Amino acid sequence: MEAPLAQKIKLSTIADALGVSTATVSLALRDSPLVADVTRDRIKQHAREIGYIYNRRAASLRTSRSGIVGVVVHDIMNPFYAEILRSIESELDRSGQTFILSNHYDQLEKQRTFVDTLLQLGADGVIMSPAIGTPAEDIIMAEENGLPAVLIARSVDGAEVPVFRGDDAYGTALATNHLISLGHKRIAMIGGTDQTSTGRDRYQGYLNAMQAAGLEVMPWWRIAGPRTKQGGFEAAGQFLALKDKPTAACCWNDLVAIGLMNGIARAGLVPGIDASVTGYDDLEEAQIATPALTTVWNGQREVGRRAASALLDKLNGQQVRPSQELIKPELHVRQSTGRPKERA
Amino acid sequence: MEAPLAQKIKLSTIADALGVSTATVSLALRDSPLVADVTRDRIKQHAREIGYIYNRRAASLRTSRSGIVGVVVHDIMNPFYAEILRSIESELDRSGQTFILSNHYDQLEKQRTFVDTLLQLGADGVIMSPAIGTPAEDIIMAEENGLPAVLIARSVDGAEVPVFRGDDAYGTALATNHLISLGHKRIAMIGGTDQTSTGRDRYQGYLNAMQAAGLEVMPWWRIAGPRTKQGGFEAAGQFLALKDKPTAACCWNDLVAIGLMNGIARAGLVPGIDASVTGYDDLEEAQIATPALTTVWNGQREVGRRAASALLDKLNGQQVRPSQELIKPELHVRQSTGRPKERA
DNA sequence: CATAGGGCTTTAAACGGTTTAAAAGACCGT
DNA sequence: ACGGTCTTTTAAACCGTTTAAAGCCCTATG
Repeated sequence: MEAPLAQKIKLSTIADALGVSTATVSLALRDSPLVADVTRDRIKQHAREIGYIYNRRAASLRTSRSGIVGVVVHDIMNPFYAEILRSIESELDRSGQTFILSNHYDQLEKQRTFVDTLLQLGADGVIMSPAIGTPAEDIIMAEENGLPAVLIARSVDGAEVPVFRGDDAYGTALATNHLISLGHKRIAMIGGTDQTSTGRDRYQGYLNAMQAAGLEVMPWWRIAGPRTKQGGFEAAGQFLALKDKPTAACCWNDLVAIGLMNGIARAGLVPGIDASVTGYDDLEEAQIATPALTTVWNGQREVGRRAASALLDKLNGQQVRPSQELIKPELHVRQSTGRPKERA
Repeated sequence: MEAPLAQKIKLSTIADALGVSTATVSLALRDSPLVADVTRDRIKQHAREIGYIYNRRAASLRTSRSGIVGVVVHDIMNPFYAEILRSIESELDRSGQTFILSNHYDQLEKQRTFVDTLLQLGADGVIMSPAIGTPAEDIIMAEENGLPAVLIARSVDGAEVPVFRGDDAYGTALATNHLISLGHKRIAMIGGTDQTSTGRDRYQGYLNAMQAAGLEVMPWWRIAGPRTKQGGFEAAGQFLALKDKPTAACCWNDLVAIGLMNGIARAGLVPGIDASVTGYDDLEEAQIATPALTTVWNGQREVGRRAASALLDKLNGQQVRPSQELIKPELHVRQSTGRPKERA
């Protein structure tokens, strides 16, 4: 039962049926003013009737514009990126670009493979949150091969491309200052890694705030590593057993904060009362966590929107200067933070 | 400072440099046994040295194989789909297919636009969790135009394609029976919609279990609609105010269940003690929720893996019969369920 | 009456690969 | 010198569009 497989319909199918040339059909379908109104209408109608499907590969072979944009992030399952992706999607959608997504899970190799695929497909550009350890050459190479890039969330030293991200140092300082103003003096910093610019910036913001308030910081107050809910949950035991018993935790992100709160609750303590917790990102979930999470809004949608629109500008040949756009975060105070309470 | 833009490197660049024909180069790069070993090595080495980039659009124009697979789901931000996507990704990766992702947010129009894009790109196949209201013709049309499809999570009546999903009726029956065996007699069903096969199946499973146990079911015990954490959170008030005060809630999925538990906690009650709650999906998060969530494991990874591999089989011309593969769910009992406790 | 110009259409050459029949070489034996 | 058999290589067609450039038909103009 082989499918009868009607002959593939192409421009020439229409051209032959209507007794015109393929050039006319091509022009007509793209609403060129070169073709007469009546001809255009006839062609478009016929095309619709017989179910013509535009062949983008053929077209892009000729025009070297594929209408494809690649997006690589650490992990699309992470709600932080998911929100960015959503705004990138809506921005690209409106200009008719298709986007291809990939996780690199911070593996340079995966990222390279993906960029290579984009090059092969003739993608028009790429938006990336670079994997840990991405060398500037990787990005330069992409650009040289006609794949303009825009970075989000993390920057790469030496790569002359636009970067959109939040002002992380300022953001953690906001959270830390909030805790300090409530009376906390011993504050732990949980999660994140020094291997990314974001990680370094956030830690620095915390240190700055502590120092500015004249508070001492013990190195063991930093529990580096966790970046997920699971990670935060597991860090709870360690946090509660910390020497000097910090009364508050400034967390790497909302996921870690929520996980930590779950872990604290599991230990029989009440987050927000027995220990204060701050997050970072202000995911939707922060509002419905119990207690609602005090956190730093990071402007994800803004990051995504601006990154996408900068890339589109680049595609349209506009000169986009390689600026570092820092989006100003805001503190959103909720119930997970309160006055310090000493534990036994 | 226009880029000097080195001449694009193509097959003929290599051919000219080495004094052979493009045919030889093409064959050599693809390891054809037709070309002599020494020739092949020379060609491959030279290609690597000058940084040749394979042009997939050109190739696929001739071969009509693009190496692209489309995936459409309701929402990639939903962790349920995210887990499926991850396993699809790893399965496709290993066979060198690139995948393009899209959300349809249950809007038929978005889904159609995406399928159309896939057709234009000459995608090799599509894996979809069809939007509510998808008519069989949409899928038949895609297949007729050379875009083989495989469905996940939801089925479409009349579409002769493989479907991979969990046995939803059986799964909710498991959860409901568990609650019944704990002594609950008034059980609410929260979230989901009758507009999808999944929604109908899960509700049916709940009804079956109640009936089999000889328990009466009040229509107002069903709070249809919610499908997210936010939705579950908002449904808490309604649930707690329900006539007859059900002592347990069988939720549409883990997100709704966790949201509901947060809402219950916010109302000053303790989930798992004052009211029992079951979820569905067994997301990672179910384990760290407070209290840990009793839920039904739905085999997401299995669904993704099998769907991807069925599609690959189809691409390779194997006859894949349009079976409905039901994956058997399992009940995972944790702390969110317990003996019933009457509320004031 | 030639000619110019405007409006619309066609011709033909790309774009960068793959495919396959046929040509060219290499090697052997007579 | 010649044929026969293998192994390599090549020429040319093809995939479905786009786009300069050229062509055609009419009407307006000097």
